[in-house]
Amino acid sequence: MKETSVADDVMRAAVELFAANGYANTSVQQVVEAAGVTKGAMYHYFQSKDDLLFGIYDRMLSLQKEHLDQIIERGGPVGEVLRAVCIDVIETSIDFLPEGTVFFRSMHMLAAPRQSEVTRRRRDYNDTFAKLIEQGQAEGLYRTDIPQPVLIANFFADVHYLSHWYSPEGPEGKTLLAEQLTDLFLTGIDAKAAKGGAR
Amino acid sequence: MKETSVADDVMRAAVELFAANGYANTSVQQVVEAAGVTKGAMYHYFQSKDDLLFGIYDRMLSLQKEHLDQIIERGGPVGEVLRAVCIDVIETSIDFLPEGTVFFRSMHMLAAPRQSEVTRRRRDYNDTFAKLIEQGQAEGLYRTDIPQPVLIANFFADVHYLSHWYSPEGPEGKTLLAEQLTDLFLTGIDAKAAKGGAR
DNA sequence: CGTGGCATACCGACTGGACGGTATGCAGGT
DNA sequence: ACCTGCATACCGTCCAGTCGGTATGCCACG
Repeated sequence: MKETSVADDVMRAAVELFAANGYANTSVQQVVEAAGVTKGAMYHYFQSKDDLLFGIYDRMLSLQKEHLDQIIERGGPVGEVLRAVCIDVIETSIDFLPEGTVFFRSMHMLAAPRQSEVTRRRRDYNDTFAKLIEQGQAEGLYRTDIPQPVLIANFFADVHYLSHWYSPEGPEGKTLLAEQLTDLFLTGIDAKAAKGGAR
Repeated sequence: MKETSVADDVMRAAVELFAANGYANTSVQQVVEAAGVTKGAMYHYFQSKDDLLFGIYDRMLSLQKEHLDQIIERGGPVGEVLRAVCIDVIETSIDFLPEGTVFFRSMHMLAAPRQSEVTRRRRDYNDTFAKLIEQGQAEGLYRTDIPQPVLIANFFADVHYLSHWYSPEGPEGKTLLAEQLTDLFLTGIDAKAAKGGAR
């Protein structure tokens, strides 16, 4: 049942190196050396360097989508579902911090068709998320004075940005942080928050 | 008073191409062709490809820092100063959307010493911003139940994320958007928002 | 049991081409 | 005569991907 440790080792090494030095600055040679295998072995399991990159994306996207579907299937009040989704995506993003770094930094290095597949799958996630917000708005939970795409961007911005500042060695625990960021987001979009503040 | 159109044209072309195809995927040859000059001309004004990249960063960082200083110097209640700063940084980020794309995507391609200079200047901005938040907290304006770095990250995440979703051709006007995002942020960090929401 | 046929897994030297950077040259202004 | 501003040809390096080859295991067949 072991996915031939070689392929696995290569992927692990690739994520680390890509995250640390960037995709373009990392040679296939470096990856295989770090993984303790040879170029021949690597090209036996992967078609190209591009393949390696896509593998990283594929794993992350599958995992997150899976989580999302599970949470929604579990059902419950929209407010709680949305909260659970937010917390989950932040937590998994923290678990996959290097992948996230690579993700946002190097997506444009992917060959065009794969790039659009990634985009498609991200849009999928986004749309499902949007439906939750919409439902919440219909129930009067969330404000409607700000366009939905802005509300959504406001959340994914946090997720995206994690890999730019969060350090697992820092003082913030991942669960607590997930709750705090979710709280900030939900407070911001709360219906009764509309149009307050100075000016 | 003209910064020798050549250097200017090159920079403009570079930003566009770097934003569209990435720094690593753009050859110096492509840049000079797009700019309508020759390689020799370019290397007459820039020391390296790296230099080109740093030029982009330098311009952006200088501009934003300048704005920040001006707004703070103007004085006024913390709440209004902070609001003005937020709106400004969002607006300038929209004005320099391609620069932003390049910025976050390719910072790691910079030579190490320059990378740390960029980091230093960003930290500078960050610290000044942090002081505003702190002052606001001292005045009881902003919540203190969430660590300051998280509050700050929550804002810069939005700024950062702009280049990933905002399109100037879209329905959102830049000024309005800046106000909406600022509003979402300020609502989230408002003192009387602490610990609300479902669950 | 052994032998031949075949597939999978892996090795590592090599190549072809791209690309950053440079060397050289030249025109025109002072 | 010399310097600035630029053009063009060229060089050295690096690197993704290839390719001929080997080792190992498996199955069939006599």
